[in-house]
Amino acid sequence: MLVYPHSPSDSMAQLVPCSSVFAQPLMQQQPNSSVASSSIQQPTTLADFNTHQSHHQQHQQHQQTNTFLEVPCYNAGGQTVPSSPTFSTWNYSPPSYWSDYNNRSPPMIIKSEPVGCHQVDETVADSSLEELLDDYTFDYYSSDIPSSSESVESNNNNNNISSKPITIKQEEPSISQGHALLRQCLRPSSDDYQQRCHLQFLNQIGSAIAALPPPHQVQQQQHQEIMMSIKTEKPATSSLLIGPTEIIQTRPKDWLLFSVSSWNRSTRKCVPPARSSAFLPVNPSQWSVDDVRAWLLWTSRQCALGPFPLERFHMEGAVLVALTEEEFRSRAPQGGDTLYAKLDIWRSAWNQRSAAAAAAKAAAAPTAPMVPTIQVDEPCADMSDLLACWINTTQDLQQPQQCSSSNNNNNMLSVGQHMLAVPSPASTSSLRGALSPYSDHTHSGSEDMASEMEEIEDEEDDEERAGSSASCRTTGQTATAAPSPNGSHIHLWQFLKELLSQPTVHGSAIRWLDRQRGVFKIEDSVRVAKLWGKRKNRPAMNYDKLSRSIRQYYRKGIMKKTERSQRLVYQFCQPYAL
DNA sequence: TACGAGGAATTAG
DNA sequence: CTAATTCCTCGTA
Repeated sequence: MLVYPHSPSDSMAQLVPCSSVFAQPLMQQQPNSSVASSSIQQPTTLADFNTHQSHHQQHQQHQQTNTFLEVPCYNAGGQTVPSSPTFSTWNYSPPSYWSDYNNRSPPMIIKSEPVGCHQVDETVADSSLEELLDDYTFDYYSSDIPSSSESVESNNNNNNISSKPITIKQEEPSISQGHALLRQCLRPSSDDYQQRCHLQFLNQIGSAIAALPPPHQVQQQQHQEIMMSIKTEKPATSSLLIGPTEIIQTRPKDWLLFSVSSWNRSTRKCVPPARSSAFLPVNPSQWSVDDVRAWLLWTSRQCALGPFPLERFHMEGAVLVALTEEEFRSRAPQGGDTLYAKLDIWRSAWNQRSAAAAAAKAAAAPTAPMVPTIQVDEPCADMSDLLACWINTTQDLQQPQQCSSSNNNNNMLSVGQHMLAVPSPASTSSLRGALSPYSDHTHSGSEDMASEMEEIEDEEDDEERAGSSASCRTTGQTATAAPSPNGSHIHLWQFLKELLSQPTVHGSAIRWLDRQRGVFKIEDSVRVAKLWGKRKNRPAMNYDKLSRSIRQYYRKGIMKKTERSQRLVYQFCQPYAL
């Protein structure tokens, strides 16, 4: 299960010793081992040990006190919110950058469901932070539908997950374990690098997914049955630290579990999505009415669109994608244009993916082994961006990559033919600055001594070098093709974030004022405009034009005016501020 | 004078 | 078609 970064339940990840998580090759995990399922992963460092102890205590308490819901349900009259086995009684500390949501008013009223569901009848509209903490999750589901009779042991025995999909069993909550691992990787942090790392990890997941064999056609009902089985699992113990790759390995890439969960302050539990909101096809044209509703819920919450007439979008995906922007606006005066833009990203991403898949199919060498490696990508601003990143990743993975095994340490999880590198605390220091194709400029601060012109030229050269060598700097272990919007195919907002991600290089030209809220200031408008002009090969670019482009983003929901108008100060809308 | 805001037309991909 | 560019006017500090 992929957890959207910054979810309230991410803190759970802090209970998982990360180095332990990645220490074991995935194939050696034993998801159905009773020993493994009831024990805590052994710590490998002192810090891990402390975390381990904490985790162990909470784990025991967790087992004693948790009750879990069996079947997700949906009430047409409102959001039905059954409890989740993975979002239990863990406390969390909301990261500071959630403060932006304090004034948001998600419009949905969550009503209670009598049987098997937590009573969550609070209106989140007037809520404080905790009430507004929505947990965005989405899963990739398998084309290999595991039958209930299949045993995980067979996978352990033959070390071939690809041929034997893992069975999710009642007593072996591997999904939750993967969830825990993801939580670890997505753990909120004040460190900007960590955030990039989290987002990058999502791309890595996408890479692994993209590398999977084409999924079989699977009926949605079958997926829902699996979903039910997953939801009936016992709580995660976090002791079975099975990499997400395993989950991915059993999930197809054409389906996403797209869920909108909510945080209940009184119960301090996250509640998972309505059942019908799960299993969104990647292709929005294939969305059912429920899929559309799920997507709308998620997007409207993510973008804090305010009151939202859900009933006016009671339609299938094929109809939704045919709506014009004007129709979106008329249906949803507040945020209709944003919804349209978001949907368009999905649509475009799907189109790209389809084209890439077709091209790959045509050019595929039958004997070429697929050895995908880890992508380093820009931070994905939101789920749509993630999808786009995933699409890019898919395209990049169409060409077999060489994966260096000489440095294949514990951060590499090997699954079948696929390699997935996962950043761990032990390796992150060496990765700092190398995670974003934008962020890593190999030069030092020596340019501060140089003239401005030379600096700009150096930057330009470095940008070119960064673009060409980003793939080699992925993790220091693998060589990949980074799906960077290099050259002139970069959006202005991406370019600005690129500059912002390099404070040592461009800090004198543009810098964050409030990183969490996405507020930044252009300190040197001439220089920023020059850089932008060089990137886009527009020698006549100036700040007037650049700022005009920025102002276009107001309407598109990418940027917004700051609360107090300040000169040269702009603010990314929240999804883009990540 | 520099910048913010936004309309309108044009261009590039 | 969309994002960005270009040019413009008007207002503000």
